[in-house]
This record gives sequence, C-alpha cells and structure tokens, in this order.
Amino acid sequence: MANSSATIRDVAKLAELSVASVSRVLNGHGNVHADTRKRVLKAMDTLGYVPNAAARSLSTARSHAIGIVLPDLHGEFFSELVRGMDMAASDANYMMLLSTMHADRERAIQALSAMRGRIDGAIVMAPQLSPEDLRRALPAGSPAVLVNSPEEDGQHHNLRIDNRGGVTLMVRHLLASGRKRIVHLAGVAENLDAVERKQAFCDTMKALAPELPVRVLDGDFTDTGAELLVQQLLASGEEFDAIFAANDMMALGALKVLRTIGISVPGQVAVAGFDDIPLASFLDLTTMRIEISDFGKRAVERLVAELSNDAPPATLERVTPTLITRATTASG
Amino acid sequence: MANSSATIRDVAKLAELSVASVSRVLNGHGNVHADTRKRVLKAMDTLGYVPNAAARSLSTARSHAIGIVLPDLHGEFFSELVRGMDMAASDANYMMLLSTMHADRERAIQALSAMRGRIDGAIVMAPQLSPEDLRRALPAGSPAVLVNSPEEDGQHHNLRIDNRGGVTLMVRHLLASGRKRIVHLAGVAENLDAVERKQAFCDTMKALAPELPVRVLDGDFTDTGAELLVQQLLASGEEFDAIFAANDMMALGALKVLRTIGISVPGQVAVAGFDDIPLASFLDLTTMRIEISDFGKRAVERLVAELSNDAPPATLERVTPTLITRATTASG
DNA sequence: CTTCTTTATGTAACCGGTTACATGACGCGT
DNA sequence: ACGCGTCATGTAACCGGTTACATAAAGAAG
Repeated sequence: MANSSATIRDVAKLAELSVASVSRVLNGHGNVHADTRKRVLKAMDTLGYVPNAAARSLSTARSHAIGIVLPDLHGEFFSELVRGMDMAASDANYMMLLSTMHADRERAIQALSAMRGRIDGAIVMAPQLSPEDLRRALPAGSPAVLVNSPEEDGQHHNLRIDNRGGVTLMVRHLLASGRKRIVHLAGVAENLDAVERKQAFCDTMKALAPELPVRVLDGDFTDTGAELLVQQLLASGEEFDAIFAANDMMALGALKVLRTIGISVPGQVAVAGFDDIPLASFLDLTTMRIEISDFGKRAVERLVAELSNDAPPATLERVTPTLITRATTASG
Repeated sequence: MANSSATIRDVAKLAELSVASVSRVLNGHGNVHADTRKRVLKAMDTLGYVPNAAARSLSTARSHAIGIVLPDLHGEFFSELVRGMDMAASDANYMMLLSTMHADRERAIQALSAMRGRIDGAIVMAPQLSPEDLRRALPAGSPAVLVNSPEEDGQHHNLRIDNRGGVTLMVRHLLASGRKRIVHLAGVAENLDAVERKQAFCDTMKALAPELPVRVLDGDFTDTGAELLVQQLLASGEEFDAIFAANDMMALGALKVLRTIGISVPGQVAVAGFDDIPLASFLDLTTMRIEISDFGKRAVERLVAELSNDAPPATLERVTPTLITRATTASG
C-alpha cells in the first residue's frame, strides 16, 4: 500500500542506491544506467512515492507555479479569464495560485507577499491600485504581467484593453443608428478601465457630435447598481434614447429595469454594454467583445515566456475589442 | 531598497541576534524581549524581508494552502463556486491552488499528485471519476472534501446536492400547473448529478403520475447541445408541454429555440432548469436554486475544520435546492 | 599492462525556515 | 552566600529535495 509520505531517501534505501541516483531518475538526467532506472522506478512505485514540491522548490528556487491576483471573482468575466489562464498554465505545466484582493489595497500587497516562495511569477489585475502601490507590491525583480493595471515605469509587461478604440466604435454605431441622447453608465471611479471608458465616451461625443449633450452617470459595474441609476434616471423625467454601459452587467441591469417598466428596447431606448460576457448573447445585447479567455491565456503565455527567459521586451500591449451588434441597438 | 531575497539569517545578522529569535518574533512566540522584537522588526523592514513559504512549509509540514480540483471552469456555476471557496479560504488565511482536470481521468490524478507538498488538503469535484480512481488519486490519509463526487468508503467528507429531492419538487410543480407531457433533458451520462436527476425524474413520474409518459432525451449539459435536441424533438412532431432540463444552460438553450421558432413559453410549453445560475433570473427561468457560492464556501470551511482537527465525522452531506418559480412555468 | 577517458554512482553541502535543547543571566527565598 | 526557578537567547539538527564534486569501475589507446 502506498505509504502516505515516503521520501526520496526511503526510495533510495529500498532500491539500494543513493538519493542522487533517485533524483537523477526523477528529473530525467543523463548518465543513469538502464538497470538503475528500472530499480528506482520499481521502488518509487511500491512506495507510492510522490516528490515533495516544497522541498524541491526550496532547493531549485523554482516552484512551477504562478500567482494570479484578481480584484474580484464575480461574474462571467472572471470565470472566463481564469479559464483562459488555466488552459495556458496547464499547457505549460504550471500550477495556479489564485487570490483575490477584496477591494482592499493593503490586502493586495499582503496577498502577493504570502505568495513569495511559492510562485515563480505573478499575473496581477489591479485596476484600482496606484502605480505607487503596485511597485510596492511587486518586488522589483520578480517577473510579473500586469493586466488592466496602471502603467508603471516599464518594469513589467502590461496587457490592456483598448478602451478608447472600443468606445469610439460603439459611439459611432449608436450615432449611426440614429440615437441622439446617449447616457453613459460609468464603472467604479477607482477602476482604470472605467475611467478610460468614461473619458473616451466624453471625448468621442465631443468629437463626433459636438451638438449633442454628453450625459454620464456614475455606476459601480454591478447590475443592481445600474438598476438603481436607471430608475432614478427615469424618475427624473430626463429624455434619453440610448444607454451605453461601461460593462455588460450594468447594461443588463438597465435592460431589466427598462423591460420591467415597459419601455421598448430598442424601440424607445437602445442598450449597449462592454465585454461580451456569455450572458450578453442570450439577451441579445449589443456590446464590445473582448475575447476574455484569450486575454487570460495570453497573459499566462507571456509570463511563462518571461520565466523561460525568452521574453520579448516589456511593453504595453493593447487588445482591441470588436463591435458585436445585436437586437438591443437595432435601428429604432 | 528592499533586497529581493533577504533570508532569515540576513535579518538575524543585521539585528545582531540569532535566527531563532527572528523566527520567534516572526511567529509571535512568547518569551521575546520587547527590545529584541523591536530590533528584529526594524531589520526586517530595512531589508524588506518576506519569509520564504517553501522553506517554511518544508519544516513545518504545513503549507497553509488548499488544492481545488474541478472538472471544468466553464460558466457561472464554477465562477460562483470558486468565489465562495475564495471567501472561506481567505477568511481562514489559506491560499487556493486551482486546477482543472480537462475531462481526462489520468490528469486528475496527476494534478492531485503535483500538489503534494504544496497543499494541506484538497477539495475535489469529480462527478465523472469512479470511486476506484478517486481512491487512487487521494492518498489515503490526506484530508479532502469531495464535492458532487461518487461516494467512497467513508474516507472523506462528501458534499452533495439532493438531486432526488430537487427533482421531486420540480416535477410536482410542473404537474400541479397542469403539464401532462414533460420531457426531461438529461446531462452527460458520466456525470453523477446527471444520472441521479434522470433516475429521479423517471421514478418521480412513475410515482406521481403513472398514467403519463416518461420522456427523456440525453443531452450534454450545454446550451448548444440542448438546442439541437429540442430542434430534433420539434421536427419529430412529438407532443410535449413542458421541458425540464437537468441544468440551466440546457434550459436556456431550449428556451432560445422555442422562442426563435415562435412557440409561446409558458403558454404552449413550460421550461424549467436546475442550478439557478445568475442568468436564470434574467431570463425568468423557473429552476431549482442551489446557493452555489455557499456550497463552495461550505466545502472549504469543512476542509479547514478538518485541518484544524476539529472535524465532525466524515459523512455524506446533502444540500437541498429550493424551487424558484418564475415566468417560464406559469400556469398555461 | 599501464594510463587516460568515459560513464555510473555516492557523499555531503545547501536551499531557508522551525524548534528541541542548552546556556547564561537574573531575582528570590532561606 | 547558595541553590533554584524563570526568562531570554543561542546552537545546531532537521524537513526533503538538488547538485557540485569525489570516486570507482570499465573501456580505449598506446
């Protein structure tokens, strides 16, 4: 029966060899006689030996694990992101250490510290951290890929969404389909993407339709938050014929309220989101598609490349989303 | 500047103390003079010292991490599950090592092995593994909580969904609202929950309405798969007035087809699912609600209790879902 | 039959923590 | 003054791997 904790010395003893030989077999090093290899393998098998990862990473200073720090896990955006990361990680034979930083900037730093010694590199998504905090959280030399995070001084590769490009496409689409009074539901103010999208919305409106009003409501990226905002908007009696939310969840919240109240979508009001979470296609929501799982996959692949020392120079890499037009913005 | 890799001996040297004292301060042990503590803390700070987790877990045989092995990461079910786990883990100060086993039973075992030495215990969701495989994957003594997995011989705690209870509630609801010809869309045949639900459906129908036909179509838990099934069903011309899918994704697929074709829901056909993923409420789908994130949370809490040695006896724990009636099954 | 390689194996130090035990200083009771 | 308990600190072994280096055996070359 498999002993629950056989060590390499146990294997060596049983095979009547030294630990070095066992280790060599274990790691497929050269210069091991075929007989020796066989004896080692048999011993490992009868003992049910599994090498201890902690010991191994202590002596090699490599853990074959990467840390993932995310702001939250709510919703399909993160589920897709993690799925993509998992695919890439498992292809490259890395484990994933997952952690969230519950909106608390101190805990983000703490989470990263707790990973010291267990990971070879990290993927950090910290849209609400300042570059300052970020530098503090990431030991200068440690390999890391930043996802949707503030730019530091080029220490780490940065993977971002081309928010400006995406917003421009969407605004153009809404205007083209005849909408005049577009309300933007912005995301949480601390979030980098939210800020960029909001700014891009204002700029694009000014540029493409200077005569129209630029209307922005500050939301929080949640459907329930958006529901409240739209209810207030309706109560205020203000006119509008389109809602462009900074993410799909808010768009769906808006959609829910409009439909409940009995306002026709897209008849009276068009609704558009951002992200293209799987839910969006079910509800026929027009949105900007980011291939989220690819995004996660890309981040891991980049990190692994860095760990294998064939890393391209650390740059800012932007992924441009594509416009997916669906029923919620069909021409009124 | 923070040295990227100061060790405990560096700290000891700088503070002019022994490593033992530093370690004592680090772990908050008693019998440390206030001055000593202060000196140690100052040294740690100036060096930017962070203890190496691998070294620590090697000597304490504790890693303060738990392994999570899931069959897949697709969709909101898993995102919610992981979110719940993360909450509990972070509350208990544990890290999460996440891994999937890509439908390959060998890789499940392999994944678990790779975690040896890096985790204190595991949470395994393996609906498609045999008890045999499971025993092989989990070293006899290692603490683990099984989620929706086949029962072994009581070695590990098992957290399951009360599928029979849930199905019974739903069938009763459908019959009570006047449905006569209910079609069950079953999940993948290898999946334990799918099997239980299917079996429970047949049994319940026989028990509650022996005069009615028992109709089952074998699906695969995906929306697209369900779409095909429903299209075939419609093409066959067979009569039916209700679809009860083994999970929400399939129910949504069915819903999509019915609506596209122009069949009124719930007028002509009622549709019900299972799981209550967030999407379900958006589409007003009647379903059985499992508090998924609580489910994940519960699993971690149970494992942590086990690791803290105040574990109740390993039993089979069933969580009963509740019936959420929505528009898709309103009385025709 | 030496001597020089080549190949296979063993020895022991090391990675960076923890901790049992030893040591030394100090205060207290008698 | 002496012995003893208490408290703070230091020493060194240990956790389970890896690996540089030493060593031994076997084969090649002269």
